[in-house]
Amino acid sequence: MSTIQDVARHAGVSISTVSNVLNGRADRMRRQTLDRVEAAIRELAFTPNRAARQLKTGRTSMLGLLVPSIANPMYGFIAREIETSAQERHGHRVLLGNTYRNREKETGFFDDLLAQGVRGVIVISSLVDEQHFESAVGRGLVMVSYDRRATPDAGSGIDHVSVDNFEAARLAASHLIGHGHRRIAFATASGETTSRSEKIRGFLEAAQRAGLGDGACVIDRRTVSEYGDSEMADVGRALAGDIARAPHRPTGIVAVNDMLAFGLMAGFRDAGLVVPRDVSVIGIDGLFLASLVTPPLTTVRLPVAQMAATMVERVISRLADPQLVAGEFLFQPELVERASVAPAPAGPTGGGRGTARRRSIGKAARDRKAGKTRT
Amino acid sequence: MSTIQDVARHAGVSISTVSNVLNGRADRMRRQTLDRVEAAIRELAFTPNRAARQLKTGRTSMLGLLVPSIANPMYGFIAREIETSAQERHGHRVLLGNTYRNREKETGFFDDLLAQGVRGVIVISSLVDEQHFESAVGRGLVMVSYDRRATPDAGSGIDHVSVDNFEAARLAASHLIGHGHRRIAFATASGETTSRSEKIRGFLEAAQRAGLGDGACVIDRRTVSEYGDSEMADVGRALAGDIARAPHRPTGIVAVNDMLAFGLMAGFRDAGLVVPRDVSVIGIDGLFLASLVTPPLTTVRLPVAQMAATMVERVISRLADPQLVAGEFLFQPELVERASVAPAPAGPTGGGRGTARRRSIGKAARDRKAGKTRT
DNA sequence: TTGAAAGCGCTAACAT
DNA sequence: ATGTTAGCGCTTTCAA
Repeated sequence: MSTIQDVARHAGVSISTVSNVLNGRADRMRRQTLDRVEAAIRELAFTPNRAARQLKTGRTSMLGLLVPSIANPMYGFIAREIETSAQERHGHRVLLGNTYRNREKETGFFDDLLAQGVRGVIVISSLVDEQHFESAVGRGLVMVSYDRRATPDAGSGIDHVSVDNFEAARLAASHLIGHGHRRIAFATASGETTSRSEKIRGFLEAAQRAGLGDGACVIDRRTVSEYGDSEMADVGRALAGDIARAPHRPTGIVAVNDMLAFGLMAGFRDAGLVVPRDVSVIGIDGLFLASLVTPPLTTVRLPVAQMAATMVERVISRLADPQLVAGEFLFQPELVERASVAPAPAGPTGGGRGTARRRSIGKAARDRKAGKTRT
Repeated sequence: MSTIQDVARHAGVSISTVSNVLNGRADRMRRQTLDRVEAAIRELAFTPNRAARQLKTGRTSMLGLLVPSIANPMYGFIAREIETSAQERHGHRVLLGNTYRNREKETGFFDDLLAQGVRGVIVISSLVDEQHFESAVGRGLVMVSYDRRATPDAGSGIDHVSVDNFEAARLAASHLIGHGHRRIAFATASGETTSRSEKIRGFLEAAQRAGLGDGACVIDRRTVSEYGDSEMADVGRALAGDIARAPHRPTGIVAVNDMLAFGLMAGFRDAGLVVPRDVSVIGIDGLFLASLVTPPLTTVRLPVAQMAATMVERVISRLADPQLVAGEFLFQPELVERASVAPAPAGPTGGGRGTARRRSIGKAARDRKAGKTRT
């Protein structure tokens, strides 16, 4: 690896002149000098040593990205968008860390970022406790958090980029209700997180509007302690068993996310129930895998690419201008109809009441307004 | 962020003493001194600046990881294992790069690694041309490549870690044959890669041993030009259409990988064919998703965790000892039986001939020896 | 228009 | 047992 010294010598100029061309100050020299320097750079295949540059300026061209597990398809998808955006639009590389939802790992990752001189980080975490985030910000990290709305007291210095979870679940529940379902459930892993509570609120709101009464319920299961990538799917699978065994079971299920929906579908299959004939399932996320499973999963899709672009853009600009105040960025989801939702089965508990019918029309209109897609 | 200077002052010692404790040379000082320094480090929450350390020593605690796309579940899975192993067992962080199978992106990633001072990289690529790898190695990168056997002429300075692809496909084909299938196909995306050719060889070998003659064939389709994460699945889906339309179609398909198998299953569903009643499908990889789809996918599982651990161990040790010569590391796959393979349908072309039966027993015995698992 | 020089935070050889 | 010091490769005043 050649150094700036080599280039200077090769071009017969001083290192400051080389540094000037490296840093876009070519106007400070004669055309001829510029040419000589550029030729030398090319001939020696010189690339400035970033460690040295960083030591001097305190700036890096790296971003940290913290995910629970990159093996989870949803995080893989988001990570891909983030890395591509960081690289192609901002020339930044991405340092990846799996945290398995473990606080020590998250803290350790922040420490390492700081030690490496990396000051921008995008965090995908569902840990309720934000303490260590605040502390990391206090130590100089510029942080953008995914899918956890700002806490009301705000002013944390953390950007929050998320989807409108309330709307996502409302859309999903409305879709079920629009198909005549009067007994619906929201299936999730237990544990409070902002995104989950909002989805539950949205789900309940739709149910209430449709006058479902206690036809709507929330069911959950704890995840097994150690983080597994199939965590969500496992919960869904177990939940499907619970549902299948229930005496008066719901006919439509909103899953907190696609992975859990996949688990539900597998669990129903285990239990001998056919989706969507016996029970309808709708997910939230919009993974490409959703179109591959049998039956293709109807889901509420998140605008992942835009969210990723926003997250990257936020870290980069706040890194450049520390004055910038952290904000909240909310994105709208979109229904993707496929084949896992069918009209509620006729029968004692099935849909078909006049009110349900009327409401279903209203819902459909609203869905259309929110923007549906077919894939 | 405090510096080594601050610590030295705080402890009332020189910076070399602090540096000594930082670098495990505590034996060079009095116990008392050590204590004072350690206390100062703790009180100031001091973490050595890695950029400075790197500038001085030329060493980094970062590894590069290049994948076609982290959104592909298989790469996500491997990346997770690599990152965890690098971090927990060797204290190294991972710099991630998506390359979308694009040579320029790969080269750009190598350039950046070198500029960052990162000298170890794990490469997952299926680009046939190895030229730019060699060149990167020439410029100082210590490289470990995943799933591309060393080229015969060897001596490239690149470690090769891969699964026994021949055996994987042989295992898969034998499994089908053991279930009485006499008309089988190997489904893949077109394009020559070492791993694909070996899988094809293994598949053909099993077919030949069973005397299938032209009952065995290889079918492929080109992927669409731009890299998509559903690339493989799309190919599988299209291929399933081709197969369904074929006049004398195979009854069992070996997919080049699980993603393609998922696509096949979706495609057969589109075509009104039921897996495994009408056609059996077996994948290669062993993604956790395989147990979720309907029907659960029988597959040949790669020992991903071990392979990842080996890759990381190799980069790290060759980084530490440049004398170490690059090698080849081959891992054995394992059959995971689930429900996507059933006995060949009876009928004019189905199995059931005496020879098929006898052979199927022989195969079963061989499979058992190779080690089967049920999940 | 160009160059000299200080110094970012650290390591390690070399004093003391 | 502890301290002094010369850089690692770069950016950036400041001077010429």
